[in-house]
Amino acid sequence: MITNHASESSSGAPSRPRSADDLVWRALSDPSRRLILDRLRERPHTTGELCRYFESTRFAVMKHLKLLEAAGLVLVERRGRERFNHINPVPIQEIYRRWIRPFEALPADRLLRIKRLAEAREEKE
Amino acid sequence: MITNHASESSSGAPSRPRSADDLVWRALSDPSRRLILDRLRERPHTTGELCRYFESTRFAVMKHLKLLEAAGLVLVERRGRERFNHINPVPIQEIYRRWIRPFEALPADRLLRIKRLAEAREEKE
DNA sequence: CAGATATGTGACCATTTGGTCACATGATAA
DNA sequence: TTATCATGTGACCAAATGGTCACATATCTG
Repeated sequence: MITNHASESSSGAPSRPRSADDLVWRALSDPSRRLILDRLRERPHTTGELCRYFESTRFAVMKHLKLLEAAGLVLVERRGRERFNHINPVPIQEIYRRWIRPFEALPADRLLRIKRLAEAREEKE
Repeated sequence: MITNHASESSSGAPSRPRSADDLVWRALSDPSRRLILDRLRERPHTTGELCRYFESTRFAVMKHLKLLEAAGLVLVERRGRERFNHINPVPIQEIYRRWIRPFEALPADRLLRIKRLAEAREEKE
C-alpha cells in the first residue's frame, strides 16, 4: 500500500529566505494591508493618519507598514517627526505581468470544459 | 504621552469568516500553491501527478488543493479513483479587475515623486 | 476475490503571523 | 525648556498555517 511518506527528515516549514516576489504576495495576502494600500492609492498618509482607519492599535499598523515596505510596496518619506507612506505600484505591476497575465490566455476548448465543471459544481449546492 | 492602546477588550485575531476575495488572496500567497497553479495552467493534473513536482508529501499537496478548491481557483473532476484538478482562471481575473488594475492609474506627478523616493532608497543601500 | 493504486480524514506538531503592551527616542510647540 | 506628539523597538501571546503520519475507503487489475 503506497501512501507517499517523507523520504528526507523534515518537519514543519524550513523558513527559506523568501524571494522578492514572495514578499509581495505575502504582503498582499492580508486584508488590513490591502486596506492600507487602498488608502495610499488615494494619497500619501502618515502612519498616524492610517491608524484612524483601523480598529487595531498603532503597533499592528506599524508592523503592517514594515512588511509592506520590505516588499517594496510602500516607500517612506521622513519629514520631521512624521513619516509619510507612499504607495509604489511597481511590484504590483510586476506580479501582474509575470504571473497574472499569463492566466488570461487559455485555449477556448479548455475554457468551455472549465465552465461546464463550474456549472456542475454550482448545481451540487 | 499618547501611545494608541486598544480601547475594546481584544487579543489576537478573532477569526472572521473570511470573504471570497480573501480566500483567493490567501490561497495565492503560498509559493507551493502558486506552483500548483502554474502546472495546472499547462494542463489538468491528477493529485498524484502534482505530487511528483514537490518535495513535500502527498498530504501537504492535498491540503493545498483543498484550499485552492475552496477559493474557487481549482475545479475538481472525479473520474474513477482519480481526481483531475483543473484551473479556474475566473477568480484571478476578478482580483485583477477589482483590485490590481486600479493601481495602474496614478497621476504622473505622483509617479515622479515615487520614482525619486525609490531612487533615494536605493542609494542608501 | 486479492492485491495494488489513488485519494481522503483526523490527530498532532513546530513555526509563522497578527496582535498586544511597556518602554524609548526624536521633533515641535507653548 | 519642558510637556506633548509621532514614531520606533523588543518581548510576549494566541491563533493560524504548513507540515507530518496512522489509518481508512474506493477503484481498478490480474
